Order: sequence, then C-alpha cells, then structure tokens
Amino acid sequence: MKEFKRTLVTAALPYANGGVHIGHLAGVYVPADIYARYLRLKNRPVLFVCGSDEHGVPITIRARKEGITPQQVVDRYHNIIKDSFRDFGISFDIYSRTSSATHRETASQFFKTLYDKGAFVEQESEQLYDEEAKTFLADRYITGECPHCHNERAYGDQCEKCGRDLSPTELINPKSAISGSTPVMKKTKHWYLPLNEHQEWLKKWILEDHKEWRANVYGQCKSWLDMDLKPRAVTRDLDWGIPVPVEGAEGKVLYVWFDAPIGYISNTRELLPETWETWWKSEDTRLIHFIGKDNIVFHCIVFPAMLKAEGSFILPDNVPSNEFLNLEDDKISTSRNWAVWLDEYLTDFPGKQDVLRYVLTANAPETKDNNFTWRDFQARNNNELVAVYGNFVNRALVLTKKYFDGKVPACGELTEADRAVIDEFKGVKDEVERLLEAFRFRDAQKEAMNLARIGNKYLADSEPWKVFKTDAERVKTILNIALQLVANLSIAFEPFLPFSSAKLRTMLGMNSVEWNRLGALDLLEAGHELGEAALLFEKIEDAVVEAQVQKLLDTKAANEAANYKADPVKPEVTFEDFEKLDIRTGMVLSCEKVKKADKLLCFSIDDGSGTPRTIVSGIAQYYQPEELVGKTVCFIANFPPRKLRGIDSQGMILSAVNADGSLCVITPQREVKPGSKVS
RNA sequence: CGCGGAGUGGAGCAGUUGGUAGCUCGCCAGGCUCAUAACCUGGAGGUCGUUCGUUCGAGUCGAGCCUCCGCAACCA
Repeated sequence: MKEFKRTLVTAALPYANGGVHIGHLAGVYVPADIYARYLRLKNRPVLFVCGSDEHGVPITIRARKEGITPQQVVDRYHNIIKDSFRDFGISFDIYSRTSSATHRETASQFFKTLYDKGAFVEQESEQLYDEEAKTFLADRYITGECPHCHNERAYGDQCEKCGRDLSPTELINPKSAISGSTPVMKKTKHWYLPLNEHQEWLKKWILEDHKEWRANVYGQCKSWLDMDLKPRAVTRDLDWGIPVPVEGAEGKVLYVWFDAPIGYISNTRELLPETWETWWKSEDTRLIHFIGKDNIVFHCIVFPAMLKAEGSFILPDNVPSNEFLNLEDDKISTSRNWAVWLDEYLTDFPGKQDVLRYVLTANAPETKDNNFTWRDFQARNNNELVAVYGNFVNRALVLTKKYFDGKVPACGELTEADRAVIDEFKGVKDEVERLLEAFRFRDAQKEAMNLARIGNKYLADSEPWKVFKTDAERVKTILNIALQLVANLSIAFEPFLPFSSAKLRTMLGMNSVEWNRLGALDLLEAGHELGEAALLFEKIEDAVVEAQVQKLLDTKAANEAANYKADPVKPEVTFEDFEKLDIRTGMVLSCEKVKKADKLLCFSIDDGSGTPRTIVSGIAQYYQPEELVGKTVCFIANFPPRKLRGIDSQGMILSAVNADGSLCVITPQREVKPGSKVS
C-alpha cells in the first residue's frame, strides 16, 4: 500500500437551510470525528475540515418565504450548526462557510483556472424562465409530463416513474414549481463541465484502482460509469452565490454543487493560508471524504473530474459513505419534522454527548439503512454503557478505595488466570486499529467495549472481595490488573467517547493519553493516588425516553397543523357549468385490488341502471377492498371511460383529500337508492 | 411497470476472499454479592425468504421466483 505522510479528512458540508440531526451525525460526522481523533492519537498529521454550504436555490426560496435575506437564513443556521457541532465534540480543525471571503476567492479562482484551460464547454440554450417570480428555473423546480412514459409529474431533471434523465425543455406542459405559472423560454449562456471527456480515466481510477471502496460506493459509481456521462452545467442564472468570474456573465453564479466541494479547499486555505497546498497538492497526502449515500456521485465522479481538470490537485483515496438512518421506523424528514435535532438533544440531555455518540456508532448504517429508536437508545445506555463499562470502572475503583485507600496497589506474581486475561486484552489495540483503518467503526467500538467485558469477567472469576479475607497480597495484583484495564479503557474509547474518557482520566488521576500505550500494563504506577470517583454513566429512566417519543409525535402534529391551510378557492363557475356534471350515488357490489398497481382499486357498482358499472379508483393505500363492499359512494357518472391499467373505468369516485394527502371516500349520511342524483 | 436497497433464532444487527451460524437485548435456570437490582456461567430457540444450479463443501457464487421498504422537495 502507498505510504502517506498526512491525512486530510473532510466531512460533507451541511446545507445551511436547517439544523443537524442524528441522521447526519450517524452518516457522516461521528465516523469522521472518530477517524480524525484516532489519527491524532496515533500522532499522524491530520486535518479535519468542514463548513456550511450556503448557496443554492433552496436557501433563496426559504428566504423569500420568510421575508428575509438569504444571508440572514445562512447566518442563522450556520451558527446553530457550528455551535452544536462544537458542543457535541466534533473536533473539526476548522468549521467555516462558503459565504466567506476566502471561499469566494478560491472558488472564483478555481473556475477561472478551468475556464482559462478550456476545461469547460460553453453553450447557449433556451431555458425556462418564470416571469411571475422573475427567475430562471432550476431543473428540479419544473414539473410536467414525461416525454417517454407520459407520467404527468416528471421533474425537469428526471422522471421518477421511468427513471430517465431529462432536460427541462423536453417536458410537455411544463409548470413552475415556485409560482405555478407556465414558464417561458429565454436565451441564456452557460458553462458545462464535459464529464464525458473524463469518463475513461474515471473508469480506470475507480473501477480498477479502487476496488477496496465500500460496496455501496463502488456499486453506485459503477452504475454511473456504465452509462454515458453527460456534460453538466456549472453555472446558473441566480443572484445568490459566487459570481461567475468571466466577462459577459453578469447575473450568473457558480452552480452550488460546483462551489460547495471547493469549500473543503477554501476552508483548509482559511486555516492554513501559507501551507494549505501541502494538504491538497502533495502526492503523499491522503484525502478522505466522509459523506452520506446521496453524495456519492458528486464526491466520486464530479468533484474528482473538477480536480483533475484543474490539474494540480490530488484525488480522494477513499470515500467512506454510510447508508441512511431511520427514526422510530420512519424515514427522517426535515419537512415533516421527523428528526432528533442535535441542538435539541444537547439541551435535553446535557453532558450526555457520549451516549448519543455511542448509540449512533453501535447502530451505524454502515452496510444498510438502520433504525434509531429511543428504546434502543435507552437500552444501549443502560445495558452497555452503564452496566458493562460504567459498572466495571466503578467496581474497580470502589474496591481499590475500600481495600487500599484509593492508591494503586502493586502487581505481584501473576497467576495462570491473570496471564490469560492479559493476553486477551493485549490484542485489542491491533484489532481496533485494523477495524478503524478499514472504516469499520461499529466493530471497532464493539472491540473497545470488549475490554470492559473482559474486566467484569475477570473480577467475577478472581473474586477479590472474597480473597481479601484470606490473602490481601493476592488482591493487590488483582486490583492492579483491573485498574490497568480501566486505564486502558480510557485510551481505547478516546476516539469514540472523548468526554467520558476525559472524565475517566480525571477519576484515575491520569494526565495524558497515549494511544501507543494501549495494551500496556503499567499505565498506572503502584502507589499512584486515584482521583475522586464518580459514576461514569447514569441510567436513563423510562419516563425520559417516553417523553422524547411524545415530543416527536407532538412536534410532528404541530408541524402538520401549522402547515395545513385550505387551498384557495378556484375561479367562479356558473350553475350551468355545475349542472353539466352528473354526480350519482351507487352501492359497491364488489371491490378488489388492481394487479400490478399500488394505488388502484377496481369497483363494481350498482348505479340503479341494472348493469353494474366498473370504476377504478386510486384509493388502495387508504382502504382495504372488503371494507367498502356494501357501502354507498358518490361518483361522477358522465366522464368518458378511461383506461387505467387496462381496465375501462366508467367514472370517478369522490373522496375528500386530507392535508397529508390521505383520502376519505364520501358517503351519504342516510340510506339512498343506487343511482340517486347528487346536487 | 422501472430503478435502488433488503429478507439470518422473540427483537435489533454481524457474518469481510465459500470451510463447524455469531453478537447485543429478551426469556429460562444457576452462581456471586465488590458494583448504578448492576456482574458471571449455562440453556432453550434458526431448514440463514424460496426453487434450481456451480462446488468435495454455499448464509456467502450464478439464475428464476416470492415478500417487504424507499423512490416531490429538504436531505446523510
């Protein structure tokens, strides 16, 4: 393997449009922090860089919605995020932001260099423009009909139904997602990064030279590289961002995904104005990007292409990416407020940073999506941190206090059992290192916890409380070994649980931590006086976690209530218009699911005519077929038949639409004859 | 229909290049009493979704099938 002199660790830049939640922590920041702390402990040169990503359309939309400036939006969230990271012990060497002067200059210069080298393709195109909102529309903010599969809710960049990549101009009947108005075409010029020209070396670099990357990362890259890469625009028509530093580009900014990763570079530069280039341009620097799975393509394909095009930068050596974390069996969602926010956790659980760090690592979504529940949080705290780790520490300290007045007793002659235990924990250092180097944080932490399990077993087997009555000398050796184990725990857990390790060292009266001494038996000298003992971890009671679950449900409900607003009334119509509709009641004779369709139920309805009427309705997610049989429903009787999944649907069943999109079939309050008119 | 992910004892998860199926919790029994009713030992409990195939040997490789989850934005 290649020998590196230093490691540059980056963690995905959080988007300054909201806070940081446990999903971000488990996916990126906790593992990145563990890794950075570990390298520092090994005395290997390391730099841990991050910052807020503060440009892009969503921030401008939020600002518009709240009636404040984009700068105010990013100021607010940048500060919340920065403070909560600091309080949580994420040990960035710098946490800056992409609205900084250094970044503006760095990103600008980067673009300029590529521009001067001819690394871009310049292209004039017709783009959709929202005249009402007076803005060009980002691809994602245009909806319309897919030209391939005729899904009516395709997006400007992709159709979710048939999975095809689209360009917004291909859409039939495009609509602005911002104002709802029909966008018009307007000429504009943009610069593109021709990814297609980079395809060959990217293929070799990833698919041949980096087979060691995690399966999820490698797999996703492969599926991209197997397709033909397309040029990607790197500029946008927008007034929030870094101005394109080229003449004739007034009113244009760098596209946010182009400017954001450069933030890693500018933040390094801000921290080390003189020497930053060593970290980015030396072949003996190892660059590691910690990201979540949604960022794989940018960090493995797009950003490397940018770096390569620039010419003087190194490429990432690894891109460890995690999957997603769910919360209480449901997807974490900012908009639905289904999340545990870091700043709120820090307020609700003061001094318990390590508990969350532990749980998120123990249950980290390293190979697949995982689930966070408050019950599991409680169980891991009570059964592992308290019962195994904290309890072992407490036992060793209490026994020492009791028998030897809090002074480390000397180690005498070792027995067979002592040697067995020592052998067992000596291997921990190598094992933890091996796992950390392979980015397997979950297993690494488990291995550290193993030390405490060994300790508990050792005490149970050697029974110092019993032996003391007959052989106090022997107890000295037992407790010496137990205390050395405790001291080892403080080192082994240092990358994972830094707050607890510091606390433990205070209790032990250790004033330094040296990773390379992990496994040693003389961390505490005989006669050394231990500090004040205290509980390392506390139990978490049922009521506390129940309150958190309730809080989740409450904020979710409050959020839904706050977001609910009846739609505005449509333009007036005349009574004659209404009379054209023939609305009837009908009795459901039978109802069954339509095969190969998630949403459709097929009804056979008695409409009073003598022949049953077939109607297909998209309510399968809200009703079981059998519960509607025998019920009377309302339907529109004079729509032309329409084929849905091959079935001719003769009408439309009326439902009320809830705020959350769920449907409720309308039924008459009293009994009416099938075929009765509704008016 | 399409794309992506997943199906391992009651629950939650490991299982790296194929070689006796593990961990934490829960449950049952026992031990211990130094310890935050914590700790230690033992036990019950799995045809590793299913079928076929490759192999001396498959949870692990290949093919088909079944089931579940996700697939607007925000976003890891």
